Amino acid sequence: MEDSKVPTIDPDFEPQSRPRSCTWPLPRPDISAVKPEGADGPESAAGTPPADEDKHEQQQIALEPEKVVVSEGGVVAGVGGATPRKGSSRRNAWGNQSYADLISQAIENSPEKRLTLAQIYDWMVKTVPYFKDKGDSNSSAGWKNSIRHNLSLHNKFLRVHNESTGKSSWWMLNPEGGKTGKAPRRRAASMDNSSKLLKSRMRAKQTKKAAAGLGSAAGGDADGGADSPNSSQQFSKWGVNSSSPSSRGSLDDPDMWTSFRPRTSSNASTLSGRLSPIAPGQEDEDDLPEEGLLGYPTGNLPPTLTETLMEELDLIDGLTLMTSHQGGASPSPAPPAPPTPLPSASTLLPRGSGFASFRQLQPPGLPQPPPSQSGGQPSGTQCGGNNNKPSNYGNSLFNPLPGPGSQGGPTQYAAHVPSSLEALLTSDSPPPSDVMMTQVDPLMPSPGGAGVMGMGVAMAGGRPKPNQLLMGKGLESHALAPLGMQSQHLHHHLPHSQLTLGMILSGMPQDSPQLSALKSQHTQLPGVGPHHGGCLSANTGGGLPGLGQFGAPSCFLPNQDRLPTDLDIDMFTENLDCDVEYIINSELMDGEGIDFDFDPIMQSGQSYSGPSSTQSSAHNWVPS
DNA sequence: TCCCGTAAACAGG
DNA sequence: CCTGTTTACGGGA
Repeated sequence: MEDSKVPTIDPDFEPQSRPRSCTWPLPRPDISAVKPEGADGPESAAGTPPADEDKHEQQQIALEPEKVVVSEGGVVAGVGGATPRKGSSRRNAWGNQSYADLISQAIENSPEKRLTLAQIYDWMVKTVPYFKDKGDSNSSAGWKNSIRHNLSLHNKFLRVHNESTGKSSWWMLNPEGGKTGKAPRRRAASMDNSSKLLKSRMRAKQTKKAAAGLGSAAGGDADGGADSPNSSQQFSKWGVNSSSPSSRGSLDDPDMWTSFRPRTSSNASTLSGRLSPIAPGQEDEDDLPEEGLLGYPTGNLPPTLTETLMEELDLIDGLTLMTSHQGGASPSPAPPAPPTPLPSASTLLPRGSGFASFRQLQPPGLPQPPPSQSGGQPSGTQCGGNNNKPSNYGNSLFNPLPGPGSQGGPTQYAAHVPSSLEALLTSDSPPPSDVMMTQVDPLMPSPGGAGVMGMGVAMAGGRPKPNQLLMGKGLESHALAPLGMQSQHLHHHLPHSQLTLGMILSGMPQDSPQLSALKSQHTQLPGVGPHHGGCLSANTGGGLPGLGQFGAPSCFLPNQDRLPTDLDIDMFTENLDCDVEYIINSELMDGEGIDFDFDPIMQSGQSYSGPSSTQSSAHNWVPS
């Protein structure tokens, strides 16, 4: 990592002397006055540095042509475009670049395209003259805080859980999401008005956590919503590991949240879950009519829900975008690899903005950072991710479904799965094991909570192709298959459906009345309750053969199949179907058998080695 | 207003 | 103590 690349920053700028902690800006003396003139003088800023910087950025950016551009925002990668700085004096002590830009560069320059916080610091110190001095402990305070702040704040940065020992998370650039400048609307950084609500929400949760930790409403939803909140939670969990299955906990898993969720889309995960069909074309902007898309009646939703939806929407947007991209754009992206394309990196890639949430997954395998896990795929391969970067991600997922199409509409739905997949992919799994997302979810806590969702996918060693990747190449048939089958047949067999649905539902938007109904039933289902538990365990426990993606593994698998039902599920079903199909297809495509092990994280612990059987259990999923 | 940088409170590890 | 997240504030454009 050493700075292989050039710092884009200007070398010119020297470290200005500043008060220790102050990073750059002087305490208060006028910044402007000081800065500009700084030793460097405007010139430097204007002249050199900028130029260089731009180049770099651009180059990088170039890598991802479409993507970047694509984003609606326009701002291109945050970097290049972002730095609008005109040319005159530098804005900051170190130059015109913003922290976000610097961070982006740092990440881009890294071989893997991901860095830990500490590495970012290092990069700064090494690369940016201004920070050279400060690298050390003392001085570092302020600017490091700012770095962290920026990482957390911007959508453009994705945090990927780093399995290596104690290391901190990897930070990557969000291919699509990035654009800081103007992100679509996300509340990312600034929160202003609208965001207030969200915040409120957030806070509420937090507060709760803090306070009691009750899960009660978890989402705050409690309120009326019946379920609204759940969804989000679910995913969150899945993201990482397992989290507690326990019912109450649904909310609780703060960890999960943190981990996987991209700041912006807090709930995004939810989307993925259900994501429905977003029509490819559609992207609404901010507000999508979800209803239309999903088909759910939004109207019913309480305000809270609404918000949730919004968030979800955001995610969706992301998805949508991705999808679009696929379609349209990115044929094949970049062929070559990026400068330092590490395979793994790509693997890791976070995916689209929306997916950010997923990204967390993390690969089990990565030992350390730069890993070159590569193993398998050529750069290109990864690329799927790589190359395209973002787009691909999406693509892979989405496109794929070639034939199967069984149902017409699936495509759209595809999104669902994909998301999951992505997540998986993202994680980049390492070799042997596979990643998976398991989600367990507590959904429905109170009730009987039966709903659980777990998605697990296992990636076989390397993923062959991007597309496959998505699926994780080796999805387990077990899980998937069953599901898939079911799903496909759902119509026919609704039975499981319910469960399935439940599970899914959890991911899905809950509010629809229909859902409610389902839930109800689902709740009632005898089996369910237990299952739920069981399932969870399973998931977490790992190993289970059964569990599959949806967490419901065993449960539904074999058993029940009969439920009468005429639930309204159809609607859902469709969605489900899609997903399932998707999955199935994918699986099928992949063909591989597999076991899944889930473990999202297994890591060191037990090996995931072969047997899913035990191994998983080893984990402790259940935290508590 | 929006974006950015900075400080800081907090929560987990 | 480090990492992350989130608020809040102030300044510049």
